[in-house]
This record gives sequence, structure tokens and C-alpha cells, in this order.
Amino acid sequence: MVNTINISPRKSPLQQRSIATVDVILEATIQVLLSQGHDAMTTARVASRAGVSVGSVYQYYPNKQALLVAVITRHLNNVIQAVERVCQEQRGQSMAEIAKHVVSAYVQVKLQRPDASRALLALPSNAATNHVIASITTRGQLAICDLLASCSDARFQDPSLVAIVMTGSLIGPVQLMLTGVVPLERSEAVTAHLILLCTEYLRSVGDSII
Amino acid sequence: MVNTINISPRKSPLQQRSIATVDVILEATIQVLLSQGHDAMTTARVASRAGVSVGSVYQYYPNKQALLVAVITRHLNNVIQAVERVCQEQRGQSMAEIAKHVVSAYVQVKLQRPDASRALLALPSNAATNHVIASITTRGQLAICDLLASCSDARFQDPSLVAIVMTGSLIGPVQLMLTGVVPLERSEAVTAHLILLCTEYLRSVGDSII
Amino acid sequence: MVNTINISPRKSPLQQRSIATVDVILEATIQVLLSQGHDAMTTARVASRAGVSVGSVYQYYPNKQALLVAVITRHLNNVIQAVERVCQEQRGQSMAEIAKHVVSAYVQVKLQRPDASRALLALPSNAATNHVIASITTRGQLAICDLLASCSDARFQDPSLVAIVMTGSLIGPVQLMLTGVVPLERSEAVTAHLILLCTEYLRSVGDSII
Amino acid sequence: MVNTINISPRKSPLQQRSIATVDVILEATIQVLLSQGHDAMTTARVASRAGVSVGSVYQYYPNKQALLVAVITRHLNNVIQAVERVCQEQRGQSMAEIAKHVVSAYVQVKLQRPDASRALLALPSNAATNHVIASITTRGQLAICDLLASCSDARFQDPSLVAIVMTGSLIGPVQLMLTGVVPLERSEAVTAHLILLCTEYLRSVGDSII
DNA sequence: AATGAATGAGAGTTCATTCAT
DNA sequence: GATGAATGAACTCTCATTCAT
Repeated sequence: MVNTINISPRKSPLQQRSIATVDVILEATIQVLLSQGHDAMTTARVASRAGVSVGSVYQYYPNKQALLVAVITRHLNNVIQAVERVCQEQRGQSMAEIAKHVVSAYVQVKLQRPDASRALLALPSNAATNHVIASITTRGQLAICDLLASCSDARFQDPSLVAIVMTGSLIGPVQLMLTGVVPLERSEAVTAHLILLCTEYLRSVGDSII
Repeated sequence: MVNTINISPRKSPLQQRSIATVDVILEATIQVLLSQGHDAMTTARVASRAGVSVGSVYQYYPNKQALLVAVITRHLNNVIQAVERVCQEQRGQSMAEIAKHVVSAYVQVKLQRPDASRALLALPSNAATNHVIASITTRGQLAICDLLASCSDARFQDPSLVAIVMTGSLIGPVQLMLTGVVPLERSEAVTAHLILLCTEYLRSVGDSII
Repeated sequence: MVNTINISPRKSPLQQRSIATVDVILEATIQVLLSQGHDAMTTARVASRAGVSVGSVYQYYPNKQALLVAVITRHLNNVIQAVERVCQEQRGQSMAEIAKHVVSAYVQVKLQRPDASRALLALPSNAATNHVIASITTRGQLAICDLLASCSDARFQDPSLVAIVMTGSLIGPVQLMLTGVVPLERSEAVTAHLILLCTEYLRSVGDSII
Repeated sequence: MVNTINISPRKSPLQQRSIATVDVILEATIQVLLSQGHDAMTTARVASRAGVSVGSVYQYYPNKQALLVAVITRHLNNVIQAVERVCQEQRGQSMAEIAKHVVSAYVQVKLQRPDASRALLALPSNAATNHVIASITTRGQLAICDLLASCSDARFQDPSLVAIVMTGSLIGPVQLMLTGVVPLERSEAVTAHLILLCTEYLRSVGDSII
């Protein structure tokens, strides 16, 4: 049997190297951001960490800003995908289940690659990055909004507000853990409390329909 | 009659002027940060906005970093003072009162000078700034921890964890409003929900003692 | 006997493509020079305009400088050929005829492809290009010198000086038209005046022999 | 009587140094252009030749282009001033006088600082520089046009055309000398011939009024 | 022959910081 | 204290050139 699988690194002569290079560059960016901070993140440093030349960085990204946006986008796409997936899976479930799964999923993706998450927190916000963040955050709230509307044991008068408060209340604690203000070891306890927090919140703002 | 008026730069010989200058510089820093972003925040720009020379900026701050730390510190001091004040005032109160006042106080200080709050969000994090932020955040959690311990109608098994989750859950929603992901107009509704959120949370994790 | 001559790339099957390619590249160079200026003339831009890859440009020219020299040389060859042709044709003619035909021929070749002429004007001079220009200009002066010596109605004491002044006096006005300082519409009037100018000049410096 | 004269280097503490620096930079630019050519003219090289830091160059010129434009402008201003001065002085004179003085003045200014003139010839033309050159050239033609109109012994039907041809016919020969195609030693002979050339030209296109 | 991704030296430019006035 | 011209290290980005395919 020959060569059955050949996933991700599919390679036609021309494309393969590029794909790899792009990924290597993105990864190197995160590493530099993490180990040296944003102020020290120069395109040269990224290239050298990636093991390529500066020129190669510019072959794929027109400028430093674009590179940062790409890094952010890739990370947030992971997050939003996890959130949207869980929202899909939990449709029609009870408030308790919804709270539990949404919180777990969110905390998990963010802490799964703490380096990447941390690296992004170190970035200064600006027009370009804000836009990416805002649009993905909004997408997440929409997903949660829909999910709430499908809830089996309650109705919410202002589901979008509830979605805002709920997602918002997750962002902060996770940030505290990523920045080290709260030790990562407490992540499980924090997660458990966040589930409680959200569950009780949903109960208090939802009109029971059972 | 000589020289009756002598506005803004009211000055008793030596100090007055400096105080004013320092404030003007700090304020100018926030304005530049806000209007042009961190990348465009140069000491020259700050000086020009403040109406002084670059040299003067360096008279008060040894370097750019120190200037930024000063801006952050000044802002966070306002926040922590408000929080510590409310924690002091609410000692011995019920969970409901505690949640209500802490949430209100926090949201209020942050939204009271949205420009300053926003400006700080635009900053990249780094060792120096992280340290200031971490220590002040921790101080806030301690204050809340103490407050919880004095609560009249409940006991908390792990008050520091509760403090973390509680403060954490406020950070996110406020950030969403500052960055514009959530319109500032919804601040009242969001605050109301946050009060609810915290109240219910405290109820669910506290052991009633009445 | 093999390998007799193989000048200007005349060719057999495989070579054909090259001729076309070379021309396309040279033409593309002029276009880029014209539309974007010398500063923006990159080998990549030339290649793309020519519809070939950068590599192909380097197949024919060892470096950018050589490409520029080739463009200049090709253009100046046209000019010198026209001038030498007219000098040949007018041998033994009168001063009036000589002035008329030389001026007309020169102005005509230069304005015949104004884009190419203009493109070359946009180039910075440097050792390599200066050399080409100097040697071709000198060749032109020699041709005119010879022509003057053959003049039927006058003798010139210092024909080379006369050739210099005569060719020199044509260069400027044509340049003014090419650069747009003088509108191209006036080219006929300018030409007529240049003929007059040269005719009278020759008359005044030549010793009549009739 | 104190301090009667104090021309060019007028110096109030603040201005003096700047004026000097600016001049030094402009001069250094010409030197670099001359000794290394346009391709090698980098802002760093200019600064180092001027004995200042790169930063200082940028203190006075926003970018390299502006520096070049300044060099060109300064040089052409000298030229135009000389031309305008002679045009003023010769008002009402005869064709012969006009031709003689205009030609002499032009050739003289250009050859007076052959290095500067040569340096500018080495520059690639582009939008910015073209504009300066075109406008100053036009100014020169206007001055000559006016002068011709005041000529005491002739009337010109199309003085602007005559001005174009006349100035044009000077540009070329001077360029040939500057570029070395014609040795500078022949400058006197060339000048003499140019005077003849212009004189005869004016005679042939002017309608005598005596 | 043709391609174009990769290279990396080097260019233009910025800006934190100093210091003579 | 205040000023701002001067500095120059360091950054972002470009582009001539190469070479494996």
C-alpha cells in the first residue's frame, strides 16, 4: 500500500515550500514576541528566528503590520472556531450545559497555546488589529446569541446583552492567568468558578420555560 | 499694579511650574496615544502636544519607558483608590451590597475617563508595565478578599479565588466597551447585568451564615 | 568551416525566441523608464512588463547596468546611423543643403520615438553610459567634420569645432521639446529655425570658395 | 559706526549654525554626486562628507528627493540670476551686443562651477526635478524674450520662438564641454563660435529697423 | 531556456536621548 | 529649568542577483 495519507504537508513543487515558510514565519513571530516583547520584535529578528532571510518575510507579508495581523488572525480563528463548534454542538441544551461547555471550550483554546495567547496580549492595539479583534469577537457573540435562543429551559429577553456579558466575563479571568497575575495552576479552579458564574448568571436573567 | 493675572502656570517660585508641566506632559501622552496610537507616540510628539520642548520631557522622566509607566501608574492609582475606598466603605455589608458597590465603583472609574483607559489599552505590554499592572491588580484583589471576609451574610472558603473571578469578570466587559466592540451606550445595561452576575456568583459560592 | 559569423543574434530554431525576447525586454525597459522613472525601474518591473521572469532578463544581460547600456546603445545607434547616412548622402553639397539635411535628419530621428528619447533623458549618467554616449557623439561629430570638408561652396578652418558647435546647438532645442519645456507642436517651427541657425552659422565661419 | 556690514553669515544664536549646516550639506551633496555618481549618492555618504550625522540631513530636508531638489534649485538660481541680470543690463542694445552678452553670461555661469554643473547633469530626471528645471528654464526664456523685444536694431515676429532656439542652442554645447565630450580647453573657441552663431541667427530672423 | 522563491547587503528614514546654550 | 539641534544606532523595506527546478 503506497502513501495512503499525506495530509497537511501536501506538496506540489511550488506551493509546498511556501506553505511551510509562511507557517515558520508566523511561529517565529510568536516566539520573538514572547521571548523579547513587542518592542524588540523586528522583522529581522523574526526572520532569523524562522531561519529565513528578511526578504522572505516580505515575500509573504507586505509589511510588519500585515505580519502581525496574520498572527492575530490565525490565533483568533482557532478561538472562534472552537467557540462556534461548541455553540453548534450545544444547540437545544439547557442553560447549565451551555454555560459549562462554552466556558470550558473558551478557556481551553486560550490556555491550550498559552505562549501564542500571551504573545498577542503583548501587542499594542491599533486600527488594523482592533478591526480583526472586533469582528471576530462580534462573531463569537453572535454564535452565543443564537445558542442562547435555542436554550431548552429558558428564554432571554436581550440575548445579545447576555452574550456580551458572558463572553466578557471570560476574557478577564483568562487574561489574568495568561499574564501571570493569577498562576496557571489555578486554571481548573478558576474554570470551575467561571462555569458556576455563568450558570447562575443565565439562571438569573433567563425566564424559565419549564 | 503689577502683573495681576498669571493664569495656568501659577507658580510659587520653583515647584508650581513643574507640577503643572508634569501634568501637562502626562495628559499630552494620553492624547497622543489616543489620537495616533502607540506606534506614533514619540517623545517629540508628546512634547509638542504638551507645548514644551523635548528637553523638558526628559527633565521629568529619565526615558520614554518611565513616562509610560507614569501614565499607567497614575491611571491605575485612580482605579485602585476607588476600589479600595469602596471596599472600605462596604465592610460588613451583605453579598448583594458588596457586589453592587464594587461593580459600580469599578465600572465607573474606568468609564469616567474613557480616553485615558483606552489609551492604556493601546500600549504593548512589557516587563516594566506588566509589573505595575500586576501589583496594582493584586492589591485590588486583596482589598476585595478582605471585604469578602467581612461579609455579613456569608463565608467564602477560598476568598482569594472568588476575588480573582469577580475582578476578572469585570475586566472583560469593560474592555469590550472601551474598545468599542460593545457600544458605550449599553454601559448601564451591562453594569446592571454585571451586578446581577456578581451577586448570583457570590450567592452560589458563599456559605450562607444567616 | 564552422562558426563563421554570428553577430547580432541571427538565428536558427532555438535562437529565434531570444531575438523576440531581447527586444521585448528592451522595449519594456523603455516603457518602465517612461512611465515610472529611473528610480522605479527595477529588473522585476521590467520583466513583468515584458511578460517574462526576472531570470530571463538575466539570461540576456549580465546585470541591470548592461541592460541600460543596451537600451542606450540601441537608441543611439539609430541616431548615429541616421546622421551618418545623411552625411554620406550630402557629401559635396552646399552649406545650405548640408545644414538643412543634417538638422532635419537629427531632429527627425530624435522625435520619431519621443518615448524612447525621453526615457533615456531620465537616466542618471555614469561611467558606463557616459562612455557609450561620448563615443557615439564623437562619431557623429567626425561624420559631420568629414561632410564639412567636402562642402562645395566653402572651406572651414577648424571643421571639428564647427561640428561641435553645430551638433551641440541641435541637442539643446531637441531636449527642450522632449522634456516638454517647449511643446512638441512647435517642433516644425523650431526645426525651421534650427536650419536657419545652422545655415547662417556655416556661412559666417566658412570661407566662400565660389 | 558699528558693525556696518554683516552680510550672508548673519547670525542670531539659533539661525547661524543652521545656515552653515545647510550649506555644508548642499556642498557635500555635489561632491558626492561628482566623485561617486548618482547611484552611489546615499544620504549617509552625503552626511559623512559634510561632517554631520544623517539625522542632521533630515533635520533640513524631509527626504533625499528634497535634498536633490534643493541642490538643483540653488544651482539653477545662480544661472537664472546671471541670465536675468544680463538681460536687464542689455535692454535696448543691438542684436550683436545682446548675442554677445547673453552667450557669455550663460557659458560663464555654467562653467564657473563646472563641478556643480556636472553633478547635476548626472542626475536622473524625474517629476520633481523636471518641474524645477522647466520652470526656471521658462523664466530664462521670458527674460530673453523681453530683451529681444527691446532690441534697438531689429524686431522679431515670434520672439518666444527665437528665445527657445537661442537658449536651446547654448545648452547643448555647454553640456558637451561639461561631460567631457569636448575638452574644456576649447571653451573659449566654442564661446566665440556660439556668439557668432547667435548673432547671425538673430540677424537672419530679425527684421532690421534701422 | 525559463522560472521565481530566496537571499541579504544596503538604502532611506526615524527617534530616543544628549548637551551646549 | 528650558530649549531644540545634533546624534547615530537601529529599524523597515527594497531589489539586484542567484540557482534549484
